[in-house]
Amino acid sequence: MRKSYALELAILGLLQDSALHGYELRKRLSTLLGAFRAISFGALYPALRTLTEQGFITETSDPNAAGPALSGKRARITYALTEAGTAHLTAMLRESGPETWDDEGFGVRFAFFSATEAEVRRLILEGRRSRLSERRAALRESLAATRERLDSYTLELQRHGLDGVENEMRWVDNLIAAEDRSARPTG
Amino acid sequence: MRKSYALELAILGLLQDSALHGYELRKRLSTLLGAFRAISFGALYPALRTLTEQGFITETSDPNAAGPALSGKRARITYALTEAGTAHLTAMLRESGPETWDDEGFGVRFAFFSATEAEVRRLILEGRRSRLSERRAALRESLAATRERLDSYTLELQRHGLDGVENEMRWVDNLIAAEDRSARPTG
DNA sequence: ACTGTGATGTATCATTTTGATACATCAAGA
DNA sequence: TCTTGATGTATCAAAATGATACATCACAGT
Repeated sequence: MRKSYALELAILGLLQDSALHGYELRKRLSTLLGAFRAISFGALYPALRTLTEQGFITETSDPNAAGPALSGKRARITYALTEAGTAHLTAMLRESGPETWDDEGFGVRFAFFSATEAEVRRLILEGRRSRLSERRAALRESLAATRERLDSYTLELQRHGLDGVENEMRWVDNLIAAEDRSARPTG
Repeated sequence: MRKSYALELAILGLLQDSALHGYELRKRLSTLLGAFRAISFGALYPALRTLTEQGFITETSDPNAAGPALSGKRARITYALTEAGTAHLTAMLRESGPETWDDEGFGVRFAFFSATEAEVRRLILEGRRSRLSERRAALRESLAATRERLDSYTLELQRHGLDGVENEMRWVDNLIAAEDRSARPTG
């Protein structure tokens, strides 16, 4: 399946803290990473259905759920992690493949770093760094190759893109250094 | 139609410089902005077909095109701007609505700033700035609200997101200042 | 008291995009 | 020779978007 790794992980990770209904889940999903780019319901609800079918979460129609928003008329559907779901989440948090450091998945993966072992954290951060390094190299080459062929605005756009990647790399480097310090504080 | 504004503009803009075939178009599309996230052929070819149907570009099957890559066996399809396409592109470059400063469209729009009037450039940059400002406000509020509820990694992720937006705003501010200087150099 | 706007809440659907794949040619290196 | 990788066009199932529909509630303005 090509179904979004990030979305699945994010749902399971958020539900680990507390059971939630779709609307609230979407709000938290949006802020989980950078607070923009809300996921659509057309992606969320099918994902929830799939996870339910897989037995990782349960749907509970809850007519008088917590919160004063609904006083009992309309049912909210609350989603909660099952034991199988917890196990699956734990398994996901032990992985460190490309899907954990690519653009799509890294942010969500990082958000759940507290529940990730230090060794795996390290692998993911190194993978992320390497991915960014590739990108930086491609951008530099592209900039060097087109420096005199392109107009100044296009050039400025590429230069800005390179800046962004370099900034991101510094951030990751600092995170790696911080992991090192906390791993061996006597160092 | 909800068809991608950015893709349409990027194709027309790239074809204004020179006629290109699909593969080359995709490569330039990828580097046009930040050099990553290549568009898929499944989006490119339908877009080219639509533009052809609208009369904005022409398809020319070119059995022995320039370049040593193909020596005559397999036909490459070269796409070129028509007069109607040039007119349409010119019209697009005069617009300054939300689609020109949203994430999706801003990068491509900026890449063609040389072919955009100073007044329109100004409007787009201001729009972009305002969009980023909204985002910054949302992120700050989110950070303030969750500062003590969230774990440190999630918090760090949000802080980093805010950094990125602030960095982007500084960049836009500098661009606006540069536009001001070039508009009235005696100031 | 009325009225509109916007948040909350679940849900579907046409259209678009992705990511994979298929096919074919050519260059370069093992 | 054989395999890998770039060039090149093209399609397709699966997935995501953006719009929309429906319904309740709070709140502000008039």
